[in-house]
Amino acid sequence: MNSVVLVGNLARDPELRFTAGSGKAVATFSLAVNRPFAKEGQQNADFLRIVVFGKSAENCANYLSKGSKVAIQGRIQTGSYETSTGEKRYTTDIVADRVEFLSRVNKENQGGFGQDDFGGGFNNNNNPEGFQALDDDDDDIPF
Amino acid sequence: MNSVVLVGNLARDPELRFTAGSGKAVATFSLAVNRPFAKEGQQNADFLRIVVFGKSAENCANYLSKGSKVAIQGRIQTGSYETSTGEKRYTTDIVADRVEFLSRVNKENQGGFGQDDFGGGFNNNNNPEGFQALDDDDDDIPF
Amino acid sequence: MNSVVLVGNLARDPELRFTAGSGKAVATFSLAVNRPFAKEGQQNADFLRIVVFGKSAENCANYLSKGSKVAIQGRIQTGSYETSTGEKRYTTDIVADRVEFLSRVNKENQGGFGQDDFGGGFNNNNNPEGFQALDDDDDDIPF
Amino acid sequence: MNSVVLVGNLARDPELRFTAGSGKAVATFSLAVNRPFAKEGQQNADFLRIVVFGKSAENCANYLSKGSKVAIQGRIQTGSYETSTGEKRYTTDIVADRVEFLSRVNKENQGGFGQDDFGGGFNNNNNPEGFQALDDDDDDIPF
DNA sequence: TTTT
DNA sequence: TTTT
Repeated sequence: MNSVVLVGNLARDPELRFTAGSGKAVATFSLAVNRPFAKEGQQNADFLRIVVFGKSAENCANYLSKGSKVAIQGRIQTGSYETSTGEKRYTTDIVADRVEFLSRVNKENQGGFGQDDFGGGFNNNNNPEGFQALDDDDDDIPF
Repeated sequence: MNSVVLVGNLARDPELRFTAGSGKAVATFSLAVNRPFAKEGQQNADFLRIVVFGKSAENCANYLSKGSKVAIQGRIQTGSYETSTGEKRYTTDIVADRVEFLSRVNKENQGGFGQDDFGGGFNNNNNPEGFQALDDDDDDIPF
Repeated sequence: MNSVVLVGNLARDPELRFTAGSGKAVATFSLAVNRPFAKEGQQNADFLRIVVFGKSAENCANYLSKGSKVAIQGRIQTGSYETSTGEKRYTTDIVADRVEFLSRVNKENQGGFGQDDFGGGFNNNNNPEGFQALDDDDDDIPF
Repeated sequence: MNSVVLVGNLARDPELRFTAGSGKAVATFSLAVNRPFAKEGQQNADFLRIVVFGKSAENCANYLSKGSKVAIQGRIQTGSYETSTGEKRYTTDIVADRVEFLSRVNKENQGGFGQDDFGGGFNNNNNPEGFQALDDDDDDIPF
């Protein structure tokens, strides 16, 4: 059993690539998960490397950017590799089975007024698969 | 082991009461958790009864209302009782250890323009204990 | 987001049925999840109705029985129905995405010496899909 | 929100130390979490560094050893440090809020016949706090 | 007896 | 209507 749930903000824009063999989409990004009880001067967030596959990866690349808030369900995956100088390094990633979008930053308008809450009318489905019904108007009301 | 994580919207305003013995605060509310893959005509959410204790209960009563979005970490608790006619009924509640506020609806202004997103910059601490740093300004940038 | 992880013991043997339309297997059972801090005289477990589909349902029916210990990953699902007298009743089930077998009770030998631990060495795969590699020898070393 | 649940086996005996300031107990160990769908020749487990504090840490040191099976509830914590040559390294630990014992290996008898399942009679509480009612007999029946 |  |  290996189950992880995180809610946090993208620390950087997602990167999208495709596997050599099957051409499957793979998105990676860094997620900042706030530590609610961090004291002044302490590290106040944990930074996790998130890996997403398939259609969900494409949705992440298309709709998320630095600052976007997401909820993630997945599992922890560890690995290792050797540096060019022959040293062993260990990695820890979160492989996401599900990414739920809680806000986004408009990619054309980042740092400006582009961030909207995913409000959505009744029946709104704000997750990557079957993604629709964005709040794309210009007001500041999230739904 | 009994661990639950939910992200959803309050289906009604929280109710606050205090235990007879110690006067400890207890908040209860119904949480609507959307089903991302619900088809047209199907039930599109699960409705869970959430129970919160102590300081966190008071924060829920003060800062949340119908429509607010929260993330909850806790455990499932089952129980039973007898009706006035002697029938046995079973209950299932979620006892929350942690409630993270993802949005709120301003209680004085509900149904209007009162809903703000909880900022969520890396430095922001948007949880009930030590609650602070709301994004209360008038712009539409969440951090 | 709706994620549940439970570790507990089957309170009764699983029941297996098949859906009317597609003939898909559905197993249901009651899981007793111990409350670690229950005081003398208090309820010391929560009892959840677990629903499993497909090949995993068949494995549950074949390898689990009353008393078996399992870890479950899934989601909470609520529903409602009307009694024959027209009263509305509410239900809460756990729909399992994954069932990991931590022990079983031999179905031919229940109540006797049939309970074996599921090994669990690093190479062992003790989950319903691709179920194999039981520790069926007569010693008491689990790997 | 940062919630992790793992079920796995200790890859090594726990190490116990005490904090410099308050003398609080801290246990650390490596947990092997099996990957149920690993193919022949692939890495078949993830190895996580677990950190436990307080009374629970002492129970881990006293009752667990290499091979013991546990369920863990906690959170992911990342950090960084500098090597003696000035390079930055990143760490990822699991800080455990709860450790549930699912089996142990007798510390005096490791590698032999010492591993018993935590069976326990009715009302048994097999978790670190208030730890009791071990199955210490010599037979191979877990309860 | 429901949210978005 | 319960497990260990």
